[in-house]
Amino acid sequence: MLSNRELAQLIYPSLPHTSEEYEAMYPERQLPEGARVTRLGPSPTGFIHLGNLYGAFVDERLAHQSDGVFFLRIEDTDDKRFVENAIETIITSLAFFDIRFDEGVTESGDIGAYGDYTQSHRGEIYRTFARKLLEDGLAYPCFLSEEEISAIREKQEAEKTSPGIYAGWSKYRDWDKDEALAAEVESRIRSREPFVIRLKSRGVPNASAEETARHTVKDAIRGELSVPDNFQDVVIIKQTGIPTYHFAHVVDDHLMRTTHVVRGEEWLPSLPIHVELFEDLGWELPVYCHTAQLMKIGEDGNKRKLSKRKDPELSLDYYRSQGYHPAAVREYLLTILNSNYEEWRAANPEASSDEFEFTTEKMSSSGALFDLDKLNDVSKGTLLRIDARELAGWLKSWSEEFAPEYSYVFADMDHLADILDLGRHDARPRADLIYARQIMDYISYFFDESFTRQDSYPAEAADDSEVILRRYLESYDHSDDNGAWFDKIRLIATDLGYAAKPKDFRKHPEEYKGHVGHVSTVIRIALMGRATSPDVWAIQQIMGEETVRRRIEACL
RNA sequence: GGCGCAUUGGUCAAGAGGUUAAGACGUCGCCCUCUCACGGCGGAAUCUGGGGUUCGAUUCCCCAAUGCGCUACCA
Repeated sequence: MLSNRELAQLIYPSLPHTSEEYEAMYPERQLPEGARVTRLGPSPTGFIHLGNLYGAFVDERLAHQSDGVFFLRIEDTDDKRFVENAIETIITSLAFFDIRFDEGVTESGDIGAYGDYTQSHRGEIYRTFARKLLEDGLAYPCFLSEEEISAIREKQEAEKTSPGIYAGWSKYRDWDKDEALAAEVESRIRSREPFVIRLKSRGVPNASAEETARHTVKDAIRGELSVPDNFQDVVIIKQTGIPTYHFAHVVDDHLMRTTHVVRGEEWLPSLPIHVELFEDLGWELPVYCHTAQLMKIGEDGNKRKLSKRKDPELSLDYYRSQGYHPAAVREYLLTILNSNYEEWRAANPEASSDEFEFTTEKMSSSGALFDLDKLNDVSKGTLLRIDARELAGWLKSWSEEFAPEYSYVFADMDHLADILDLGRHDARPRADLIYARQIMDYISYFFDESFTRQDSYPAEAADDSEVILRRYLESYDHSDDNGAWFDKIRLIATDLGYAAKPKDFRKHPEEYKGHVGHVSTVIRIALMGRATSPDVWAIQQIMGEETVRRRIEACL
């Protein structure tokens, strides 16, 4: 009968390195005390959503806040899922939101000494460690067919016991206890029949709660986790020779010297497997950070739902095409990531978000519902902090990529910057810019190309509109200052029987036709086509006298 | 079905065995001598339920309910 060592040799006769050699090739990193090494491991499905960004922020902050390393590893162990150009999409989408990697896969090859950073290129490494497990008798080849496995499952369901392949149900697990089986295994390997490598779990199947051994695992978000012993003989190397996630995670994060593994809470149930694998290989466990999932309200009723791949507003591209500024999305994510961020921001309105000390302890362990109102509010404040000229440039590049129909807006960039800056430097700055598409609509009246009359005159002053506009035009002096300008409006109002102050009108409505607000609204509509806008005088200064006169005349 | 995680207003949430249970968004009202925005003031609105432990529990324990997840040779 074959020994474990001979079996391992038979399965993997020619691997270029030993596990010890790999250990030496990827030594512990020389980093300052407390530096954290994190990684993002997307699978190249070509779809990134807010949830991915959310996790990526945690990785990025943890690493860069501690002078550590943040790297990108492509987890493409599922050949069925590969989507063309997905890697490029991942990199550019994340870069757009200012997620920068220090190491790993880039568009022009790998960077860093701990590669290769693409799992599908690491086959030999995984097999080497699988071989080590085989040698140690901690793994075994399994020839169970799909049909056999489903037959086992059915039987387990009938017996109401845990489904899966594990001691008592796994024929090949104890191949070395049976002469005939050992011979079968040997000959099937020699004849190159397909098989998988399974972990030979040391856990006790279906032990009672009291009998189940438990491990304490550190989770930086959830505190100490009590993890039960694993007993499932999970597949670690698939028929194709490619590892499953479980095995790749353990091998890679050890060899790449990851200190903090940030991943979604959906991984919590498989933590026992990873704990056993780390133990089997004699490696130290990383610190886990299991993040809560971002959720949204489902259209069916108002129940909570997972951030499904199909929800367009959860896709990163949605925010880019709507024209949300990356800094705003970042700011929003930070507010839901760390409960004390808003407080910090209030105290440090001008500081860069990088100065905020992000901590995993302040992260919530229950899933947050995505809140568009909140994003919009955060965005208003964020845009206020961005210089108008810079904002104009950013809008231009947004338009070029997503909305070329607005090209006329960018004909005069100085003019655009003036428009965007309207009221932003007052003692109480206006905050009405939210995202590019909204801004395009918001400033549309400045451009003849997009100027439309959407509101009608207020009932109180509709009959007098022509008189009002005629008198306005006659008395208009473009060089008036704000005070002189408004005095003229007041004069028109009182001459025509309107109250100079809205309060007076409210107190004695029977004495007036309306108040000065109604009069100014007539002018506002003639000039802007809408009843609400920032200060008319300030707008006129930006519009220029010619446009002002032309628009008023058009209403006479 | 089994297992895991979660559960403070509509949303994000702070919080401690004894609090008037913060704050933000949203919403409603008022004010800010033109609208809107900004800002200010104020209002409505929360500890999932049931058992324990305790002088006292929203806070600790148990059970239940609900939500989400895992239960693949997907990640």
